[in-house]
Amino acid sequence: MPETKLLTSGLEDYLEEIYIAHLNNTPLKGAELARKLNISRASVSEALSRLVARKLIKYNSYETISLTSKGLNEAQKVYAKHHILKDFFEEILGISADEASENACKIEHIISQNILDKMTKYTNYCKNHKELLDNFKKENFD
Amino acid sequence: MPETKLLTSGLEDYLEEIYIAHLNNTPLKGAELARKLNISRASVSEALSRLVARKLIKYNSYETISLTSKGLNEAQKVYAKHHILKDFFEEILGISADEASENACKIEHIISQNILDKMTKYTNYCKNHKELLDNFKKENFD
DNA sequence: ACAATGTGTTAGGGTTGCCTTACAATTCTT
DNA sequence: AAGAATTGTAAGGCAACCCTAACACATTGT
Repeated sequence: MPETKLLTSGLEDYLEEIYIAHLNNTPLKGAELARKLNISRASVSEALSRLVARKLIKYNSYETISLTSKGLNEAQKVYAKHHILKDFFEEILGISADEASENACKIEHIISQNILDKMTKYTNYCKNHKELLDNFKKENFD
Repeated sequence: MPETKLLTSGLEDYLEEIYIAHLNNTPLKGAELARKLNISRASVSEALSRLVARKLIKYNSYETISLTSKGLNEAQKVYAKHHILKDFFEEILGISADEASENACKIEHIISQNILDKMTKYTNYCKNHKELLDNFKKENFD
């Protein structure tokens, strides 16, 4: 259990986006990443250096960004968190996919693992007992 | 709906602490605030200037910090968010008070109002249907 | 009243992270 | 191959936070 945080929120966002490209088998370069995250190429360039320094990605100018195994590991953790949160927001609270994702993206960096674990169990429990949720929804058609 | 954020996360933390002192009728000075937040007196001094500049607090050296009506308003909003999150974590997910509070403290600054609203309704719904929660808890005594 | 203690500010630093502008290197297109 | 387009990097800035050290000012206690 690393008490010292390896990654800042910002770097986790970059890493996550790189991971998504990896999942999609889509080659990703800095400029494209900048577009995706709505950040200047210069800032992305800096961030990639930081990620390389921390040995989370491999990257040489003009080439495709790739994850090291350490980076893949970290990215998967972040991505899993994202998923748990998004799922909860959507399925339990009935939030739209976009809003759920947006919020998950910010919260994933700071919420404790313990809460995420409980949340996972909870969401699963509710999915297996649909009737409970249906009742809630019935009472809350805004 | 102010699209431009009035307060950064950091300033919201200061404001919240000031608000709690206000609720408790406890006079609060900079040094005490520094102790509470575990931050140097110098940093607190800076932060207070920023809060004064934004007209959220009234403050003169060596006097007690007080909220303007604008500040009170903002503080109440932050505090309400904190409460909703903490309550949800504790009551629904069964998280300890400390951990619930710690997490709420970070998430309150970034989560959308819409999600908080739904979360409030949801928590209330569950409180009125205890049996559902009891079942969940029975299946999840870690 | 005056020393000890507590409080606040300034000055000088540091980090992260973002920006723009300008230039360099590469790749694409014709 | 050569110019156009894309991509990357440097340099210089800025804001939010945080720190320590040193000093000024206030309050308290004996």
